[in-house]
Amino acid sequence: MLELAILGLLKEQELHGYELKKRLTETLGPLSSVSFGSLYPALNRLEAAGAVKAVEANEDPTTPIPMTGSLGGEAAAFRERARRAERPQRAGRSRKVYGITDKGQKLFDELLAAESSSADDDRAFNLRLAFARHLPPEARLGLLERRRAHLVERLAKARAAIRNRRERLDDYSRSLMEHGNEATERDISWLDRLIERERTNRAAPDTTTEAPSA
Amino acid sequence: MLELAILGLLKEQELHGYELKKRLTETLGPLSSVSFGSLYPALNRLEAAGAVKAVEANEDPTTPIPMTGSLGGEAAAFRERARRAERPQRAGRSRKVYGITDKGQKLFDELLAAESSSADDDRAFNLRLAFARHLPPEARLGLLERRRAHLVERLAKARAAIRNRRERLDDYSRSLMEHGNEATERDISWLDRLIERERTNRAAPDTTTEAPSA
DNA sequence: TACCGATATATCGCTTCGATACATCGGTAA
DNA sequence: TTACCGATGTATCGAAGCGATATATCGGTA
Repeated sequence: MLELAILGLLKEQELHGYELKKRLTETLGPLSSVSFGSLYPALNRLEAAGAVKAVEANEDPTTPIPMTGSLGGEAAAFRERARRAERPQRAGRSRKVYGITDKGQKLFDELLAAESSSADDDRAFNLRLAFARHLPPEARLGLLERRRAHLVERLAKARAAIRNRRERLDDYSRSLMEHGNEATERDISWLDRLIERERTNRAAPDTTTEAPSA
Repeated sequence: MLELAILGLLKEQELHGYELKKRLTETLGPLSSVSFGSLYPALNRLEAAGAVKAVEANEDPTTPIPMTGSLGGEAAAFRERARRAERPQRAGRSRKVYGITDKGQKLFDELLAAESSSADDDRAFNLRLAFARHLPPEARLGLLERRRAHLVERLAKARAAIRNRRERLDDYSRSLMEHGNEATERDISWLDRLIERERTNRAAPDTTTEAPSA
């Protein structure tokens, strides 16, 4: 779950933990937000698995400086001093910038393509949709359709639960349920639009979706 | 979190674990669903704390049989055999029915009234709203208003994050964000209606809230 | 000079989750 | 009749996530 998110962001550019967390909450929304207590252990797991590796620290993530030479040597210390003297405008502790490896790329594809619990788990679905552009069109369509089927079933169950309930429920619970069901209905309509768009694009591919992002 | 939900349901009637899980997913929605791996340890914690206690097993939770005599004696075994002979229609392993104690009632009130993380955590808010009828009117209004303020801030941050982003984002991520923001807007409108209703009821209490909806 | 707040990495304890094991009954079909 | 399946039910395990907290470094400011 978290691994997929990290790898997906590192695929686009090298990042350090703190920035990674910011992007996660921005990209995936405030729901499915991640704490440092999850993020740093996850980064360590990924590093131990060889999926990511630490590159040299640099303060401008948009123009990453590729790592030359070994880590932690006197040369690195020198560059660090030079960097601080050159651009002293950044405050705080030194960063640990991570980049994705070939192994990580493979792992990302596997995690993204895994069908298990991508329709029933809300966060897992949102995450996969956010990286859906890395998925082949058929898999994309399958993801959307499985999600739609799951939401339809969820809605049916929720309505059945209300009908089968003999005791009356109070105003607050009822309002909560009705609001939830309306949200699910809107989710389904939204998925319908996405599925429709997907089918149209599949009929006439390579016009918008796959435009090179530089 | 989970403790509050368990106590809230046990306040209404005595229940066993399996049924408790069903009610949780029904009442709180499929989100904030609970696994057995959380539920049973939570029940054990509550029992150890003296907030709930196991009562004698019975198969009809709507007309609970009060516990007489000690647990696990030969008399209990006899009654168990008699029960099975009398109403053998229920399948499955023997149940462990829990009831709330006075200490549990107090704990429930404390947990429900706790303001910390009831506005920023979605599940915590939903849970508290589901039991809002046990809250004094001012606390109820405060809960709704704090939640509204939080959602407004969340929406503002999400929009700011989109504006401040220099690289354009792909169709799927954009659709995900827009859909999420629309959902937040609707949540705010929904809260506005709840707040409005709350103020009306406070001006003229006890006319609609407590009327049987039958 | 001393403190505050932002940036940044890291860990601890606790809670939660998903998977699994185990147990008991009714129903069904070989 | 017996053998299996599925629903009901309690329980635990390992992994992962969370909130709180510790630690460190810098710029700004009182």
